[in-house]
Amino acid sequence: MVTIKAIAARCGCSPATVSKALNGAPDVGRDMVKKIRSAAAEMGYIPNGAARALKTARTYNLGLLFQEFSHSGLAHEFFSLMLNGFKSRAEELGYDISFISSHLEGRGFSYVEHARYRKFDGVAVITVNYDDPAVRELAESDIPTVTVDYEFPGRGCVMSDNDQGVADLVQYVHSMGHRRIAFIHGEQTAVTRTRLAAFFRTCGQLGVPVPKGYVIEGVYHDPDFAAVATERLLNMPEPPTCILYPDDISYMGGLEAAERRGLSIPEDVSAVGYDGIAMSQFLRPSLTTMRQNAPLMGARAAEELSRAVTEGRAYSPERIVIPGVLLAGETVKRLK
Amino acid sequence: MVTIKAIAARCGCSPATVSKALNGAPDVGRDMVKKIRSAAAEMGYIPNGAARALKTARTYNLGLLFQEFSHSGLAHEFFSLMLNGFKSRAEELGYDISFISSHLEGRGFSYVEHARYRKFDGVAVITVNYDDPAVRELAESDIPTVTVDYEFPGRGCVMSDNDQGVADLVQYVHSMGHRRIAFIHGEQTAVTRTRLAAFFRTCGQLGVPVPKGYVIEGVYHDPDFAAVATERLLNMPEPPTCILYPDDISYMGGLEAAERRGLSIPEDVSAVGYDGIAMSQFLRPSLTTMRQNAPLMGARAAEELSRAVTEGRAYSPERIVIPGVLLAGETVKRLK
DNA sequence: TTGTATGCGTTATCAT
DNA sequence: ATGATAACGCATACAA
Repeated sequence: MVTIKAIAARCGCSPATVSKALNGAPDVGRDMVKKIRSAAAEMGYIPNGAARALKTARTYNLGLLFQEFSHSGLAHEFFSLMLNGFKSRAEELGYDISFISSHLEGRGFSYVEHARYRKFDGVAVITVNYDDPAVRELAESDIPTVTVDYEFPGRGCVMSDNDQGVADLVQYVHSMGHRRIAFIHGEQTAVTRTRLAAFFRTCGQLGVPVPKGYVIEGVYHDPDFAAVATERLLNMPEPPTCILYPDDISYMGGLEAAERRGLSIPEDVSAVGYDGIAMSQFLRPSLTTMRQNAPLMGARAAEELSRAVTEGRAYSPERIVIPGVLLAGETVKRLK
Repeated sequence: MVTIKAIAARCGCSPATVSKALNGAPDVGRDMVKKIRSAAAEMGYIPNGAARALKTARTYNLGLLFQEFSHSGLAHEFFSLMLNGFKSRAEELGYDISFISSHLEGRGFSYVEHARYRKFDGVAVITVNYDDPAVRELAESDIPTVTVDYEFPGRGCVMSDNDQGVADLVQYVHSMGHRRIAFIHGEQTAVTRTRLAAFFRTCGQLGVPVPKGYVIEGVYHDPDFAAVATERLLNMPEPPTCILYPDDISYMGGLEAAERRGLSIPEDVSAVGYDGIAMSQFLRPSLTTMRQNAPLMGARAAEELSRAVTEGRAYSPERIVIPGVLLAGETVKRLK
């Protein structure tokens, strides 16, 4: 392996000078720099990240806690796209990204311990499971942290505008003439609570009553559960005319349930998804849904984290809200 | 930050002894070990990965070159699932995983350079673009490497059984009575070549002629292109009765094209996808396709790479083939 | 402008 | 069983 010392020997100077020359220090002679640079290139010198990290306490490496919690092996497009956005932007900004896990070299490690072991410059958390104590511990440590779709006091975060998203959907459905709107929502998370509040608030504002049984707690990304919930709704004496699903995948379960009982969407019952996955627009009828801007969310998270890292003590956290866009498909029927 | 030295001071012994005790060396006294261990725990000691890497030349960190090349911002479920599988298994095996990119700390870096800089124990390549010289350079370096869906001489790899996959599909379509089978395939890659060969071979074995114009080179994951290609096929004087698409997403474009001209699948024309993404089974008609076992592919890649790393010079590369499974949906009509 | 010296935190070798 | 010492590769404060 070619080291700084080897270059020094070759150039007849000291390692210190080589280091400076390679790092663009101002106090090295013009031609010495040239000589060193070309020697380094010729010899195929690659700096040693570990050595540098040890010395400088900077790694240019960001930790990413990424948990999909995908039921039944489904990949979650929303998370994949966020990952992509985060990765691309972080790389542009000069950072590497490594996954944070809870085991390393055999021993068990908490997330923070892992992050410390690797000396990540900062950490991004992209998950749903912010109640996990290990996650909280990480976010509340002294390591620069950015979260997605959850807010920790004093930390930067990127939020999908779930409030506006649900409000928009409800308003749209209302504008299409619906007055009996049901809401199947995901398990209790911060996102879910936001969406629920928006649902009740908007219904209230529009004077739309929410009968008992119209709001059902389900599970994200679980078509089977959605099917069951849909059954339950359609069995009611006064069934809804429109059902909001927790996500586009869940909608598929609802669709199946409706078809099983000979009902068609949107003729007999209307439906709305959430996420706006690519497939939603290829479906027939195409799905009315809220497209979350996942790639942008990931990218902004990278930027915010970079800011947290470089600004250090002077960093003041921002709460970045990314709006979604309503995709008006064909699954909501216009009622007379 | 609490170091090994601090523990030594607290325990009244030397750093060397602490290191040994913590690493389970046999030559440390029973109670000394206990004393050190508990002190370390109490003080919240976390080893410094950089220091350790510097000393031992082992990082327990795997590099992952992961390129989706997703057109139009589509997430590619196949790749996402592979990533998941790789990540989970690698973590179980005690490794961290970091993405390999081409820029770090501002400067440009080739993939190998990046890998050397980070001193990855090994490297996995999950991409389509094996013609990229930078990718080749990485795979041909002295760093333990495993590739997916591409084989480098002397290196381990995990292959989806594209040959059998296409053969199975053609045979199935044939068994359903089809004799005019068209094949829209993706851009020229190793995978594509394998699939093409399997297509021609199987058609030959079955005595199914492949008229000029029935095989069209397209683009993976591009519904628009698939639509155009479908048009072209359906405009032929003797159009095919069944069309094989390069993937499930492309099928959606074909479906649209067919519908636009008033044809329905499978009544007027049959169709087959590839990948077996989750959505394919929710579609109506449900898609006949070849499910690739992406999670397993990723997991096996991690295992093979781990083997390459730990066995060192004694490692003999394996070529692991993962079969797919035919999902017989409703898009292939039985011909009289 | 260049070089010397020191230390980052750890492990490994060799004495004791 | 324990410790002193050196070294991994690099960057920096300071001396020359």
